[in-house]
Formats: sequence, structure tokens, C-alpha cells
Amino acid sequence: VDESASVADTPPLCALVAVHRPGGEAYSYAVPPALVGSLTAGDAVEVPYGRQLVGGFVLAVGLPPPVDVTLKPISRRRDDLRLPAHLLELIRWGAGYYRCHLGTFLAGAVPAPVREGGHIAVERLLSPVAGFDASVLTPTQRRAWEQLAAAAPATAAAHARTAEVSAGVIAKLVAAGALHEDIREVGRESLFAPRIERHPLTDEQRTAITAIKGGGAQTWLLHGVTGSGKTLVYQELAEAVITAGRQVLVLLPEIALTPQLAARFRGRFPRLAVWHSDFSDSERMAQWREVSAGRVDLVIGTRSALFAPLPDIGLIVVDEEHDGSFKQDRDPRYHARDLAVVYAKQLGVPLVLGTATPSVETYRNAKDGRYRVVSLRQRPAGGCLPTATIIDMAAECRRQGRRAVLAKELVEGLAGVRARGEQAIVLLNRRGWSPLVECLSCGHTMRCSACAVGLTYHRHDGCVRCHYCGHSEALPQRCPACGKPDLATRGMGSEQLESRLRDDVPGLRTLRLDADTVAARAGHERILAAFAAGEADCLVGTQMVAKGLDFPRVTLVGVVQADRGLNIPDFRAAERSFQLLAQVAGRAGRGERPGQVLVQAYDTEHPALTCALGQRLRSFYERELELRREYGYPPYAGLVRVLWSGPETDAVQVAALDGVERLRAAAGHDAVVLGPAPATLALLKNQVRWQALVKAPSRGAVQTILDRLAANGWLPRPRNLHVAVDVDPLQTS
DNA sequence: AGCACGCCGACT
DNA sequence: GTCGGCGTGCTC
Repeated sequence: VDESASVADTPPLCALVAVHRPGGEAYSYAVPPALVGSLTAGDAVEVPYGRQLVGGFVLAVGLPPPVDVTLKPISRRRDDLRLPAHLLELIRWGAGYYRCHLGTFLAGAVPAPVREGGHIAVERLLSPVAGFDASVLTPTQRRAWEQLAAAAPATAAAHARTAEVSAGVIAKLVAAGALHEDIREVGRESLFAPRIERHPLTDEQRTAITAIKGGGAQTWLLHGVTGSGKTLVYQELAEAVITAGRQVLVLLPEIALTPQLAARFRGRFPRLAVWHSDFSDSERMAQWREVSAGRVDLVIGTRSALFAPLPDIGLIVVDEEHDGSFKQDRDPRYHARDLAVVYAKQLGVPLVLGTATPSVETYRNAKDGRYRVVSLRQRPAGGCLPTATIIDMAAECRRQGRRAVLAKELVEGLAGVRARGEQAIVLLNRRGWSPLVECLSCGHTMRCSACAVGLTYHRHDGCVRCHYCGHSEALPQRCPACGKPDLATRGMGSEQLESRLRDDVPGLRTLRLDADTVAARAGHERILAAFAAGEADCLVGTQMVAKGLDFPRVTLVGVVQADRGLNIPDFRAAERSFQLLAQVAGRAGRGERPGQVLVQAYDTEHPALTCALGQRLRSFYERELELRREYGYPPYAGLVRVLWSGPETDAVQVAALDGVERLRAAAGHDAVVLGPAPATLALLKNQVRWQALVKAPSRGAVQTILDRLAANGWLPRPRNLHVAVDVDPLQTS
């Protein structure tokens, strides 16, 4: 018997590997003899892929090899990286549910420097070189250069999309010296010192803790009014888990909130890792190592922290669960709170969803008994909930005899706060000086040339800019349409509000917190730290001022144009306004002195306002559920939004029409497909946008429809066109 | 994402 | 003919 023949006849052991390449799916490889028996799912490997060697993760070992392919062997297994089996399971589930390639989902879950391995990998950003002589370029390159000459630093792929050329052209521009390659590094330190606090527990807190500790693996809604001490409950639960040798995951909606809360946690749990997407590569590498080695007890971070490789998770907490930031608005389009529900179930551990204003979906799950509820109705240490007043601005205008911007009551309230040495927060959810610039002669309004939106005037630099693409130009002296010097600004943003407050309330020291001041003053933390230190009487800003801040000296909260947001054509508009108002109102009276909330609006009777301020939560949710049921929206429906975008209207429209036909075929009689139609934002960064919305009776029905769509070849993606499929979208218009 | 392949126009 | 530029398609 010929020995070599018998070896050749034995089919090689086959492993399925997800390679780190976009769009790439899983590929089969032969397991080399040295790894037979020890290779398992979750192992990081290097495999030959085309002409190159790339990284990947083993998904499964021992599957039958595919026919008609000659397997290449796995090159090597990395000994410095492994994905815990439970994390791999979560990622596979997520990729299936959100219809995202496994490679893309892995890229979203495992930071690039970790995936790429030990080398000091860096993000390569390309920025245009000022004054570059374009005459040496070919025509295509020159066209691309003209598109990019004023572009912000971005990756090669992003530039290719902007200029509508292939990646090769961008590479040539780099080689020619038109684009300069840069290395990005982000480092930051917390300005908040660890805060050590040992408050005694209230009865309500104790009851909640006992219930959750004894409840085993289930999902809890911790419904605590703002300032009721949810954090202390999280900490007590975490301590029990950590004492038992397991780890805790705490998710927050925004990076901006992590330093404050992390400081409170760090005082009690020194082996803590803060986890968000804004760390430098080396920081991320170090964190990944520490966490996966089990040297970290508690990870606290934004949605991507869900994928921290903790070896033995014993508890997951999602704070401010209602917040829309848990949904990622690019691929992979996962919702971290929803994935946390699945993860906790897979792990068999308790999940705590904490909020004062649950999402309508969570409220319904709690109401139907799928989640258990524990409530914190009181503020500890005698703190009481603020009193709220809705000011009718129509009446205020009549009283003042002109178009009123600030009600007398608010101005007087702020003067009182200043006189007593207290603090105030004023919210106007719109940044800039004026959202509208128009010509008084011809009625022309300044619009963005690349997006279907108006330009906002910013007084600090005299520019009008687009809040979607960032385009910015000096406010012209004359109307671009008729040439008359009659351009005027209309409407108010946070920049103007701050100025008005300073004018109307003598001596009022203000600080502004919005995207502009955060960028200019190097950070959210710096502004908040200044406010905490008492450097201002009044914090003015956009929705940033509403979230999770805890300043005991704040006794007055003002809201200007509280009913703005209610007219947005989105079925969640009322829910969002309700949450924003209730949250910002909760910033008042967190210390010993009682709080007051003054809300300016025209639509003073809207339930989103009256319920948020009148502590009538149940009535708001019941009404909202009724509307959702009647019109067939979540939680009584499952939605998928499909968005086609590209540079040419015709091509986008054709693809959308064709796509919708396929969607209808897959949906059959099980669902309605609305559209295709231009999206509300019909043009963004020179990309025409068309969309369709699939409304199925449930999220399960959506999956069935998408399975059928996949079986029929999914949605075609003509070149130069982008198709985004968003399962459980938060934005539907 | 790379990389090779093949088409096409410009130039020898 | 040949060469460089550029879009397309494949990678177990």
C-alpha cells in the first residue's frame, strides 16, 4: 500500500474563517497538522487570501469542505488574540439580524489595531496639500483633486466616495503629492477625579437591589426618576458580581457622559476600564489585552463597549436605555440595547435597563411582563422633584407687545438665581446664531449647494454653514440671487440665546455647551468642569445639557422653543420631545434647594409637554402606544428602512424602483412597502437619497421577509450607488 | 482592502 | 505596437 496515496485521500480538516476584509464573508481553509485538535472557534488566525496574508477569526472547525474549491491551509494561529466564544456568538447573531456581512460586523466590534495585530497600527488620514500644482495630474485625477482640494482629512475610501473615483486614483494623488498622509493620535485624561461616595441606601434602592440580586437571569427596567440614585443601585449590584469573581459591563449613550460616571465608579472599583471609540490605537490595544486577560472588573463605555472581551460577564447595565445613540447609524447598524438583551439571554445573566423615561418599546415590554420593573420614585436625602410651568408664548407676545424671545418669568427667574448664587440650565435644541438667512428683497434663502438644507448663520466667525456636510462660507454682503444688500437672519439658535440672556439678565455669567463650543474649547469636560467650579451662573446649550448631568446647585431649568421638534415628520417625534423635556427638567433641584422648570412654547397643550412636566408618564405612554398600534408602528410593527444614494438622481431612482419591486416580492402579503420616495434629506453631500420603508407586523416577520430577499439575491447595487439596509431604524424619514 | 486583468486612448 | 491610466472583479 502506497502511504502517500492514503494521506492524499484523507480529506483535510476544514475550518471556516471570517477574514478581515469588507464585504468578504467566511472562507474555508485547511487546518494544518500542527493545529488539528487544538484549533477552536474564536481563535485569531492568519490566512492566505488572494496574494496577501490577512487576519481572521475561526468561526467553526470540522465542517464539510465546500465542493469545487482547493483549500489553502491556515498560515498560523495568533497566540496574542482570541475572541471569547460568547462574544463571537453575539457577533454572529448581530450580523445575521442586522443583515451585515460578518467581516463588517467584526470590524465594527473588534478595533482595527487589535485585529491587525501587534504592530503599531495607525489610522491613515489623507488631507489635501494647499497650493498643490494640479497641472501635473491626468484629467481624472484633476477632477478628483478639484473635489478634494477643500476636503477635511479623511480615509482614502472616504475621499474616493466624495470624488466619485476609484481607490486607485486616490492612491495616485497621494503618490503625486496632492494628498498628504497623516497619522492620527488621540490621548485624553479625565478631568474628573475619582469621587468616593458612600451614601446610605434608601428603602426603594434597597428593595430594587434585593429584587434584582434574587431575580436571576432576566431583563429589568429600573425606572428611576431623574436624580433618584440609579447609579448607586448599579454600583451595589456590580459589587456583588465582582466579589463573586465575575465582571460587569455598563453601557452609556455618549462619550461625554463617561468621565463623570466613570469617576463615580472608579472610586469604588479601581480595576475599571473606560471604553469608547475615541481612544488612540495603543490605548485600545492595551485595554483589549487587560480586559480579555480578566484584569478588569468593570467596563464602562458607549455602545461599542458591548464588545469588550470580558471573559466572564455576570451583569450588564444599560443606562439611559431610551437614548437613540445606542443605535449605530452606519454599518453595522446595530442597537446596543437590543443586542444587550440578546447577549444577556445568551450569557444567562441579568440585564438592567435604567432610565427615567423608558423608550416606548421598553415600556411595552415591561407592561406585557417580558421585563420586570423596579421603581425609584423618590430622590434621596429629601430632594424633591422640581415644579414646572409651561409659558404660553403667544400670550407672552401679546403682553410684551412684540415677538417675544424670552418670557419675563424666565428672565426674572435667572436674575433670582444669580442673586442667590445658585445655577441655571437653559436648553434650546438648535445651534448657531440663526437657522435661516433670507433676502428681504427677493425672498431667496441661503442653502447648501451639496445638501438639501438651509444654511445656519454663526456670528462668532461671520460664516454661514451647513450642519450636515460642514460646508462653510462667509455671509455674503449681497443676496446671491438678486444682488441687493438685504440679507437678514431669522430665528434663534443657542449662540444667539446666550447673547440674549447676557443682555436681558444683567451680570449673568454664561457658559455655552453645544457642538460648536465643544469643538472650539477642546471639550465637553472642560466646559462642564468650569460650570461645576461655579465659573458661570447659567449653562446654555443644545440637548447636550439635558443628559445625565448632576449639578447640585442648579435650581432653575429653562427651555426655549420646547415645542420645536414636535413637527418633525417622524413617528418618534413626540417620544423624543417628551424624553428631552423630562430629562432636562430633571437637572433642576438635585441638591438641597428645590428646583423650578420654566418651559416656553406655543403648543402648550401637547401631551409630550404636559405629561413630561406634570409627571404623568403613564398617560403619555398609553396614549403613544395607542397611536403606534393604530398606525402600525413599533412596538406593534417591525421596520426596515432601505436608503439608496448616489450622485445621479436617475440612477438612484431606477435602483430604488427596482429594489422596491424586489422588496414587495419578498414581502408578499405579509408587509407593506412604502416608497420609493426621496428621503426627507433628499440630498446630502451631493448624494441624492431615495428610500423605502418596509412595515411588517413584527420584528420576526421582518426577518422572514429579509430571508426571502436574501434567497432571491438581495438588492442589486449598481456601481456608484450605495444601498443601506437598516433593520429597526430609528430614523424613518 | 489590495491586487491582477483587460480595455482604451496616446504616443513611439 | 507599446505603455500608462483607470474601472472591474476576485479573494477558500
